[in-house]
Amino acid sequence: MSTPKTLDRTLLALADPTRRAILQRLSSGEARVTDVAQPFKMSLNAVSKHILVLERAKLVQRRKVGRDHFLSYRAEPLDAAAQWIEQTRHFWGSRLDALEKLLREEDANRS
Amino acid sequence: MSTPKTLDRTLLALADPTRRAILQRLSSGEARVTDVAQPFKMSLNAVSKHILVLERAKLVQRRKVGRDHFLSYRAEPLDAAAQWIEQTRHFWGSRLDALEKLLREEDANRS
DNA sequence: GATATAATCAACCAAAAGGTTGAATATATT
DNA sequence: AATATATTCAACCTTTTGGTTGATTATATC
Repeated sequence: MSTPKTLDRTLLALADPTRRAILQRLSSGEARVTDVAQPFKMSLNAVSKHILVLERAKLVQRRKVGRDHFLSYRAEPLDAAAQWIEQTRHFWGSRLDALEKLLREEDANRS
Repeated sequence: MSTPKTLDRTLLALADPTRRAILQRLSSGEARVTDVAQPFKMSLNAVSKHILVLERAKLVQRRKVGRDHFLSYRAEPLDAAAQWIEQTRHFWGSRLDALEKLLREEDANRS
């Protein structure tokens, strides 16, 4: 499971196309900060900040080798987020069929 | 599927405990703005803003009846987000086993 | 018609997000 | 030792976020 704050960090980190692209890049293996930044139009510093956000969310891990920082993708937070979403979908979506839900709403409106 | 911007809005909307609590409340049926706001310590206006964020993400739908605005939970964006995450997990996580991934990384480091 | 209720709008504020540039730090290379 | 490279740190800027309070709009109720 994931605490609310952890979930916040994970979802927030994923709610940005640049950061998702970075993760995608890392999903096929380790890369240095400069390499990760290369495809983007923004500055290296901007990418460095995005990486920090991903690190805070534990979606990215850093391994320093000399002046190079090797970044790698960690799947656990995504797993946790998926678990939360699936669980949520189950409880909010499928548990009630359409009729049941309708009845509940009518009941609520009556009060 | 969901466009990047749609996904951004969905994930951003979900990345806040207040908004998740609002959705949870609505998952058991329609409710008016005031009713939704009641359990929170913050002002009605603050909650109203959160609802707007959820509406922009299409996670909440509004039905006006007189002066009352009835809010309801819509599952589609969550479904789309879940789909994205599952697909992503599949391609980034499980496709390669540990050995394959290691080999790829060694190859990358060699360059 | 007067008043109460449901909700937004508007202005403001502080903090965070996302970007910039320039300086600093640490490590390699010559 | 001098220089180049990899990266962060620091300061700054603009926009967004998350909250406030006070006014406004629309609808019910007495």
